Amino acid sequence: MARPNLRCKFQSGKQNLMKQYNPKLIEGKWQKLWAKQGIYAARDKGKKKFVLIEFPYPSGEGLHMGHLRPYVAGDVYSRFQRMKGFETMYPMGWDAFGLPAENYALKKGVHPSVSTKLNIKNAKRQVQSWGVGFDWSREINTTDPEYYKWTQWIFLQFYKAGLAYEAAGLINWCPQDKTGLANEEVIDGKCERCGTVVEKKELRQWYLKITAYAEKLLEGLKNLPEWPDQVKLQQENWIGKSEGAEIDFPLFVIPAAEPESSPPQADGSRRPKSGMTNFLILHGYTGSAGRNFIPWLKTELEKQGYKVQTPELPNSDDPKESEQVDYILKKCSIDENTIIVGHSLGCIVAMKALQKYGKSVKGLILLDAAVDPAFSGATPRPFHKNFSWNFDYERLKKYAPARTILSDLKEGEPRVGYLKTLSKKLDAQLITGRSTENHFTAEREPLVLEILTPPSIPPHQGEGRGEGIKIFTTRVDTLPGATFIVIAPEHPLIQNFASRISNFSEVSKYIEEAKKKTDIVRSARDKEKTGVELKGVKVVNPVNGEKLPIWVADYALMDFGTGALFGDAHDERDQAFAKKYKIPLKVTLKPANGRDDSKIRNLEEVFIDDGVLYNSGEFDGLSSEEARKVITKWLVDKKSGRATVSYKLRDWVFSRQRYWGEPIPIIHCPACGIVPVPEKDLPVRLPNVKKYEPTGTGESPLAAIDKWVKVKCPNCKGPAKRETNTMPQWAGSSWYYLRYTDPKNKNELADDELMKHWLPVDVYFGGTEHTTLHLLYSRFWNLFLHDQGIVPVSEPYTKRVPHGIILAEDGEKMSKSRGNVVNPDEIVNIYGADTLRMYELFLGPHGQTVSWHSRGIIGVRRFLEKVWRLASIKESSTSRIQSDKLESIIHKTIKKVTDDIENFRFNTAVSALMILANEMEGKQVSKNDITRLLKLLAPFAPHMAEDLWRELGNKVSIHLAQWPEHDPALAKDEFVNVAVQINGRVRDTVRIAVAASEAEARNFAEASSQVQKHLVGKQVGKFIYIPGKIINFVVK
RNA sequence: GCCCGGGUGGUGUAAUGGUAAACACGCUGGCUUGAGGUGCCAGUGGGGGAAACCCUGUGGAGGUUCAAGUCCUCUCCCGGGCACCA
Repeated sequence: MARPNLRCKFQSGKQNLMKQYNPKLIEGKWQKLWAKQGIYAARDKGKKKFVLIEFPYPSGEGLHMGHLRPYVAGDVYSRFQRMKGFETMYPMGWDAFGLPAENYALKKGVHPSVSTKLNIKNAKRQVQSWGVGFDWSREINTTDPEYYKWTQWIFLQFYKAGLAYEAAGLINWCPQDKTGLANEEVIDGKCERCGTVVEKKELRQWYLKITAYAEKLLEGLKNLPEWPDQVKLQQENWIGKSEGAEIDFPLFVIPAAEPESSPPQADGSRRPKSGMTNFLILHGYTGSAGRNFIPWLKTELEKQGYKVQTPELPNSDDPKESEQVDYILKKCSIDENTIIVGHSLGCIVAMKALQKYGKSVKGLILLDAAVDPAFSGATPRPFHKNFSWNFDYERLKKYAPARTILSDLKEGEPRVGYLKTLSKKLDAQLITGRSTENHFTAEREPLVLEILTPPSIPPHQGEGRGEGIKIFTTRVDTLPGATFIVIAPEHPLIQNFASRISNFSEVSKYIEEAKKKTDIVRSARDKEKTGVELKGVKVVNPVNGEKLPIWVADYALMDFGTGALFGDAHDERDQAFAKKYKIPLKVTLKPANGRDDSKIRNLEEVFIDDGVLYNSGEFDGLSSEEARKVITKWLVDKKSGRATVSYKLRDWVFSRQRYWGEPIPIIHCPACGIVPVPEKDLPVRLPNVKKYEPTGTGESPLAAIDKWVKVKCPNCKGPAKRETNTMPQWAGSSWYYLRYTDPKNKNELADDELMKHWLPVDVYFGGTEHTTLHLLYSRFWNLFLHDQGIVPVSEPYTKRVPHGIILAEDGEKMSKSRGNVVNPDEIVNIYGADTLRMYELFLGPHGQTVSWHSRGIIGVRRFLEKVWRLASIKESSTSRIQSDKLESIIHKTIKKVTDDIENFRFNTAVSALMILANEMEGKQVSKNDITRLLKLLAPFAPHMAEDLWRELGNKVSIHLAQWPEHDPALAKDEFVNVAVQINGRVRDTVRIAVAASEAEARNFAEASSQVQKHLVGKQVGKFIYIPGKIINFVVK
């Protein structure tokens, strides 16, 4: 059979027989027609497929290769499913709120609403030029008030369910973007967006209580068999569940009257001695030692064995500074263990007295100090003229290492303000609490007692007052080996027990230093551990009654568990810490397999694995695994602990101090507190303003827009203020897939029936970088909305298909600064969209990171030109000499391409098409052959397939045609080349029937001279024959 | 440190335990052409050989098997995630 001479045909002068392949002439044409006919608009009926890609934020740089990859993959997949007969929805939208859009607008000096519009227009032009068949009738935009109305509505549902709350806290703050960030947005201690090192900032913030869904988010992963394990694992690690126990370590305050070293008195009483803490309590203006809480407090303190002085100060109705100070210094005994407590004006007296005393005392506690008349808003009182408010704060700090100020919230503004100022000047701990009566004037003031005397627990197992330090551990089996306790610098115990900590000033200093360190410094791996022991307090190990020292060290994190841990020999960090500070260690585990444990016993090696307990009293001999169960049960029985679960997941910091985001629909009313915006008033529109730069103060730029901020309280109609923080970038994208099912609904976020029809999303293409951000957030929202009965499915995405990133030619990330960005628009311009699409798929497996190589793209272009030529040869199409081989290859290719698309192996699907084209080349091919080739090609090169398809006379788009079926019988070969091995080495191949029997196969194989050569003089021991695969002689 | 991936020609990569390198880029030679390009044919892991053919070869070392890129053990390197998480 002669090959058709292409050149002759081309030169024969027949028109249109061989028009050149020119993508520019066909791609735009078909794109317009598809759009006009709306062939990708999904109808809400029939067998459905919901194919989703992560919608982009429309950046000023336009879309890049990183966008193209998932879009094309999703496009191939959805075109394929459509041809398979599924009503396929492949929608698109714009995630246009957020930092990147706002930063771009700021840089260009254009309002974000304007730049966003322009960027969307450009991005839309791009994806259309790539021939991606999105259903534009469902286009959505998160910045459209009709859209974000429902984002705000969902927020209100969270609020109503108690899952959105406002709190002040130390949060991650990006000084570059001038906004707070969620934990998920901090990568390696840096801002996910701009790479700036994140700081900590104390801010009032809105949070979404994602931690309430930690367990559900974890459990839900089990119902996602079609998600890659890697993605599930990463979410699992992020949620970070650890199962263990929470153990109560009762506090043991070393009794002041009874230092550990000295024996009790013969009569059993606790006689005051020097060296113990004592209190000097000073009443205030018009007060008396016999009034208010003072007698009660004195009795309570004395019950606990403290010496208490409550002098009756002279002339309390008309007090004079020097008279009262001199009285105290003359009549009262003060030493280095005295804690001076003042109430109201007594505070001023206390400070003046201490200043004059001029030696160290143990501490200074001020209860609602009298306000400096010079302080703005203070009302002049009669005593003011007799006192001066000039203090030597440095002197006071020096003489009173522990300083605490108690303020009463019921007090008016000036007093609270003054106490804040005073606490700063004194560098004192400020505790705000409510007394039972105003200004600590009740008969009993338990709060005051608590501050003065942290509860002292008798050192008996589990018989304490249930207070103490709670410690979380996953290794209860090492509890008998605990020799010390470590608490985080932020642990409340330190401040609560300040008066009982004899080295409090040293401790405070350490805490101050820890605060200054950034998270990066604090968690640096090889950093040497530091810490300070809290002297004067100990805890009791509930399992053996041992008294353990408490250390404060910044390797304990307030964020995890309970902010406290016990230290033992079977943990590398604990052991390192203990060795540094010469804290004794006790080895209580040995390897179960009986290996030499002398190195472990001598602390030359840290044994952290499970083992067998010894040195552990009644638990000796248990395996670690058994011990965890037994000891936990023991703790539960003794009410000293409980099995608990701890998660690494933190609540989602949900406010941003930026302009370009959804306003949080909340109103702050001075009378009613937090009031949600009534649903009928949604959306709360983002005001259109000229100035929207971030302020950097922790306030949103919206706060400056008086007109917008000032509103009537929906509750009491009084004056109120709007919440001025906006939502994070991830808000709109947390539910967008729901909106696609019913994008124009005015009454609800989406119609129930439509959601039931389309959900869940069948296939979700996206990047791995969103695994613990968008993907986790949207699962959370969906689970919540499902629990609320709003969304019919619990998990939104049946299948997740991650893609690898596309690197530049140099193997680096594409970036403007490196100048290695490959612009898809340029490639389309040179090679056409079909070539770009196929080459991008051909570069490598979809899930793998690949480097762009401009060199190779010509191969795909050549392939397409080959198809173009094949399809253009028309006269050979009428009569074809039946070629069984070609027919078989076509069926094999149909099977291969179908399987590959279903399994997202696009690269091998492309090569299968190339093989088919190579086979067809030079053979006579029929119209039917070409038709099948074009159908297989259609998802990959939609423009060319369409053009050639129409050339064949078809009136309806190829993308609505039916996907070809393969005949399994024809897709299999009857005869195959089978390798003949001798001792596993290939010596020849024979062409035999797949159905050949073992005897036939052996005959064929032995007939080969090559085989005979290697069999000469050998004994054939075994003969292996796997039909269609292999023949192997095992010889000696 | 812990948990995942992954190491195959000059390059991108392909191989249900069954002929390693399909498909493509690049390279070499040839045909076509006035020329260039396109297109087509042949070759292209390494070593030996005129050739037939032989040896060797999937990061490294062992092992299982008639047969290992593929399964198992150890180890090295690269990429990703988590990370003082108790």
